[in-house]
Amino acid sequence: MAAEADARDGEAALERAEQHCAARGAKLTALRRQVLGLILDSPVPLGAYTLLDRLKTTHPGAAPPTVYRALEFLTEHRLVHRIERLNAFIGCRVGCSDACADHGHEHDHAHAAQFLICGSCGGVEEIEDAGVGSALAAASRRAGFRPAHATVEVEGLCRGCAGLPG
Amino acid sequence: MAAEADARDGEAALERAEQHCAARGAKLTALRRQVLGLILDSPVPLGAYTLLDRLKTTHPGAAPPTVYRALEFLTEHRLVHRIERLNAFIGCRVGCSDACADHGHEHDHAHAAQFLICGSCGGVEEIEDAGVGSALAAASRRAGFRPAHATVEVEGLCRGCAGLPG
DNA sequence: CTCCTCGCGTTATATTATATTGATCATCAG
DNA sequence: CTGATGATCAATATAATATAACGCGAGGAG
Ligand SMILES: [Zn+2]
Ligand SMILES: [Zn+2]
Ligand SMILES: [Zn+2]
Ligand SMILES: [Zn+2]
Repeated sequence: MAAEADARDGEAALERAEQHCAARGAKLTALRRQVLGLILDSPVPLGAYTLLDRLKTTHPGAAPPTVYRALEFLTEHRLVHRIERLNAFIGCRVGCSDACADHGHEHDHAHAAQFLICGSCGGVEEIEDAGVGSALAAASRRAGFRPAHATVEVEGLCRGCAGLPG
Repeated sequence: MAAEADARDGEAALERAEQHCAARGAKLTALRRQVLGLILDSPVPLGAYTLLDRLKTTHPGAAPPTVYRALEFLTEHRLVHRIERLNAFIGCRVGCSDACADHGHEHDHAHAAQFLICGSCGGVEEIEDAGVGSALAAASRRAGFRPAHATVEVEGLCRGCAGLPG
């Protein structure tokens, strides 16, 4: 399995998220924390309505705006990432919520991540490759383009699934 | 304006598309050609329903499946590209439909393109940067991932809009 | 001709996302 | 404490994007 989803990891990520939000003055409410927990618990990205269904089990009365508002907050604060190709969301395990908790400041660095989507098991791995980032910056500059943010999503086979073809 | 949409260019691209399809035994029907023409005529990516509205003016009775089926054909044959962040479609001006018409074979090379999306004018420029491609391949390999296809969409400001901020 | 495939029309439905309105709650100046 | 303020959230409705399902008719293979 490409994406890890064990409870220990999820709990640790939730703790980091709380610290991260506290340091920024952002309010990680119970609802937002619960949505983040649901996302972190999943080994694969979750769509908004899947998330809504799961939310409903402990939160009757949840409706689309409920989950979309939570997702807006979480993506703004880089605690989750939207995978455009899948219209789905994955918890961040590499970005600010780690790094900033470590050294305790709140710069808004670009956090230019890339996502490796396995077409077989559905797992998504987040990486942050400097070579890709600089190549994109160089290519943009050559084209006279001033980049602000990049979406990079690679489809293919993860290590496990490539080893077991089929 | 970043994306060119003059009629001459569109006509030439249509001609190349016909040759490209003929060489592959793919049928560029009147309907598909018309949809491709609509896309090529636009300086900005078009959504499926915008396309549907325009199609209806000359093709009453067109419905969502009409345009989605045409788009499926056109994207499969790399004559148009889907921009994931925009749920919209842009005509290809750099890929197989050019190159393959030139040297007349029908290999299915990856045609790994990148798209530069201007947040101001909405124009999208397609580039095919070898550095980005190799950086992505290297990063994937390092992660034990076997890449098949990459979605690379950069948001920012095109040359014209960066010069005229606001 | 008969069978078969493919493109397309047509209707209905599924999936994803947002608009709107008002209730609720925390916070804080006065 | 009290009232003003702004953010969060509930609840309902609607918009925007995409696909499923069924049938018909043209055109080629046998
Ligand atoms: Zn991240
Ligand atoms: Zn896999
Ligand atoms: Zn192209
Ligand atoms: Zn521009």
